[in-house]
Amino acid sequence: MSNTKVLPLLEPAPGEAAAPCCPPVTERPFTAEEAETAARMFKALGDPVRLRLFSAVASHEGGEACVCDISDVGVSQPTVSHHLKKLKEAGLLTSERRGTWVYYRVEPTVLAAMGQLLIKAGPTAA
Amino acid sequence: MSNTKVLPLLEPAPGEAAAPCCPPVTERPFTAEEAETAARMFKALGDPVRLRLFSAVASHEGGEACVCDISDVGVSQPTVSHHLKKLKEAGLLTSERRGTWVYYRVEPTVLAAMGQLLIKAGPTAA
DNA sequence: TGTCTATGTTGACGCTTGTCGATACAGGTG
DNA sequence: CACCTGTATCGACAAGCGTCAACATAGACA
Repeated sequence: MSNTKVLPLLEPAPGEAAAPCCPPVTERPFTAEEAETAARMFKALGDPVRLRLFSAVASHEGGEACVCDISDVGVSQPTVSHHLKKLKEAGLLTSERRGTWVYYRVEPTVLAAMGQLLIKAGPTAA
Repeated sequence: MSNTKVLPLLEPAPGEAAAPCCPPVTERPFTAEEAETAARMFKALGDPVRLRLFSAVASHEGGEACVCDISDVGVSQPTVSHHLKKLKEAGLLTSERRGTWVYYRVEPTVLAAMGQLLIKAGPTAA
């Protein structure tokens, strides 16, 4: 709301695995600060409509999709826009306007970072 | 509330990697049903207090912890109980009473399942 | 039995969130 | 310029959620 507050989650060394905000959940109890940060990401994926939108973008060709390509999720256009904004504010998506259309793209390091938060390590995704 | 409705997420073939509810988000757009199921898990981790509790259990010796070991998260005891219930309902934790204390344990396949939902594949965790 | 500790449940409160219709803005086309 | 399409914002509403104090329940122990 206030503004587009993107989370300071990741400092992705290029070509390197993502550096998540927090250690794996199994390593040690999260501090309040870590939990605040990580929970914001999980929360963003905690709505079915948002998860569908996110998955639609993530699975789209080139990891990016026009809003018009993914907005068929059973809610009104303003609601789609609202959810995409939330995903953007959570640092999961970025957007770029190209002519008439707006394209959303998955923040590439985010998937690996969140994944590594749950399991010890893993490939940089596909 | 109604009852302890555990999600029918996983059919873990013993000794085998977890079978998540859904394909990786990058594979194809989630259906409404898949999104509903997966979002319930993410939502459960989308609260800072719950995430701290979950991490506290997950990182505790043996993957299980007494409530008394983890309830120092800055909220009242009923609130802790409430959040643990939510995590249980989401299928992320199980609980067992042993004498005076109640022990919570991480549903072992869940971490791998959620992780593989974000990245293509990974180790069975540590 | 009674009492103490540990945990769960209930009921209420305020805040947040998901949703929509109406409207505004951006960019293309004629 | 006017008009149309795609997307974002606004304002309002209902529902959900996190929180607490008060109370209830379960087990240990004397």
